[in-house]
Amino acid sequence: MAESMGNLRRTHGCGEVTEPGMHVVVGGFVQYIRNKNKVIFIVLRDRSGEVQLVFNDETDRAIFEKAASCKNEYVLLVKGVSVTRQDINPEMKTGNIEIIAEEIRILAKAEPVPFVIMDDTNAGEEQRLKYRYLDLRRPSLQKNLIMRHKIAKCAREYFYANDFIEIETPMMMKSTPEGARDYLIPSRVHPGEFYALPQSPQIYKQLLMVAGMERYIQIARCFRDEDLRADRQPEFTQIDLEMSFMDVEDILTLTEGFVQKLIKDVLGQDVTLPLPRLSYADAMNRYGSDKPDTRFGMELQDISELVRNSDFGVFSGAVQSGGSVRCIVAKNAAKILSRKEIDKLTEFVRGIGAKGLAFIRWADEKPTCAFAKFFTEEQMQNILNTIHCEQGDVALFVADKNRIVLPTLGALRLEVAKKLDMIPEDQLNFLWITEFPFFEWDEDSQTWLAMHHPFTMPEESCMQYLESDPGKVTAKAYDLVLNGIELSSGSMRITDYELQEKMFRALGLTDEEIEAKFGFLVEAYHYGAPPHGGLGIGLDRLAMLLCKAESLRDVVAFPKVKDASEIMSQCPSPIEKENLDVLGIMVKPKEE
RNA sequence: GGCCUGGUAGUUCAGUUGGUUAGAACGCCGCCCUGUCACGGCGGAGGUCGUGAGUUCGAGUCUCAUCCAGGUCGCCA
Repeated sequence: MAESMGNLRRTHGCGEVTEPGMHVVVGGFVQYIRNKNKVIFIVLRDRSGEVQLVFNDETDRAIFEKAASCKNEYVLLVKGVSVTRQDINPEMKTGNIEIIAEEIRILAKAEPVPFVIMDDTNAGEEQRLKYRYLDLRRPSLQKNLIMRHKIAKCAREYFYANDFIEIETPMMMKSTPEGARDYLIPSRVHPGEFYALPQSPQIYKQLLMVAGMERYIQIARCFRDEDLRADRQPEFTQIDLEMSFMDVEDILTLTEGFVQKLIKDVLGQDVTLPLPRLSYADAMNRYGSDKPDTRFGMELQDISELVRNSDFGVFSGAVQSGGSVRCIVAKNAAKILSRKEIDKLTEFVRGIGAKGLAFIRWADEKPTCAFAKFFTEEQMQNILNTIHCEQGDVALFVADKNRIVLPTLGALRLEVAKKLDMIPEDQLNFLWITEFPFFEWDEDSQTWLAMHHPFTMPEESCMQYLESDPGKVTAKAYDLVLNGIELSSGSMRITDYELQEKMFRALGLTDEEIEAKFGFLVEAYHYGAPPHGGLGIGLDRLAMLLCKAESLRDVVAFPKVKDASEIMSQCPSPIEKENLDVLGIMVKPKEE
């Protein structure tokens, strides 16, 4: 039988007992037991850290025997006094002292745990997720969740101080079929009808601006029924913001203030403001990505004009049909990027849609290059000079339409940088991406789609192209990128209902569709709305980056796995037929 | 949905060309040990090799199917 706490209460965290002569009551889990027969050491662990308890022949016999009966992960409450150790343990924060126990209570026994509770546990991901409550006992995960808490706390402090008020928006809302797939909730009262879980509180927060709430914040849970990635969970948390009487500059400045405070508060580091900015077009041309990692160089270079009329059909063909030939140059990489490694990279770019990879590998005196035979020596020299390729370097070329060339080289740039270990881990490179195109041409449906969302305000200067040349229209939208990961995305919203209807029509929506999907929103703007905009900052991704975690799973308390199920509780799970009948839902049997 | 990687003791893994009784470490159980610190020493228990079929005299090992996990592409306004 476990004991009760009685009148004993914790006075200190284990990690807080750092000096001799402290009379304390500590509580926690048994981390290790080292029983030397006549002397027993127990290391006790709680959220604050670890401390060593010692029991020997001066200890009361009953207490000593109780200590001897403990096993790993038992929950103890121990009263005692701290003393200086005979041998200090420099590895341990409280390694200079130990606690001589005067009283011990076994509050809970524990069966052997399936894996050792320690930071460098070698337990596999699946085991750790199945016993997530044990995994979360590990100090590193506790630290991560605390970091997450600090970020949320800092966000509230900063935005509250700037007159934002926190408002909850519904979790059950109207399904808006644009964008990602919705998670749906069946309605019992209206069989065959469904609510959706919010992909984001976008529409509600805009309506809060129409309502005159002026400045809104919510630490909002969002849901998207799409496949998972290491940096993507089906439910995730956003620091969601919307503000009135502000334009792009005001919003960026306010957000930068938060970034600065956050990094100071949680990491103690200084961030220089203003944060760097890059237009979408420059980001694509220089880095082949709208979320470039600027912690290293190796920027894309364009040699289209040098090869436009060459005899090498792959290059000239791409340029003459409106595409381009671009490359990255990996400095001093010829040794690491062997022929075999380059073949792997070729496979890599094929996997993401490029036809192939041309290269110059300059390991020895003369560069090796398969396409050199199509060029004169002078032309080759010109190419090498233009891209600053020297002995020891490897240049990698992709030729195709720009929508293939840019993202391919963007991905290749990251892949090569990882291989060459050229990304400085400790750097935090924030970057605003601005001037996004409003529309994106969709090859499949042969229509223009909104790149952001259809409530995004176009840049005033390009209104004239709305109907004549939609590709030229840029949006008042901005993304915040940190180390190559999109942290935040936001925009100014359309507050003029006539313009909003125009945008919907440019996106190919009929009046009926507009009315059915967004009628209530458009109507709201008939009653006047201050200019407003906002953004959502990905709390999970932010926590992941600030914790230097590899995966979102390391900063989410109870994460989902690849197929969006949760290993521990085994959800989703089947529902009784009677319950489905009430909802008017028939489940199609699995095909054999 | 496609591709890649993996699945062997409670856990993490090794397992040769297909060949006798499938190994190690940690954990677990028992004994010993008065200063350990991821304590140490001695002994022990613990396995349907993910599942199913096939090839073979013989399969952890080869083939096929299937399930599970991870990564990635598609997808993610």
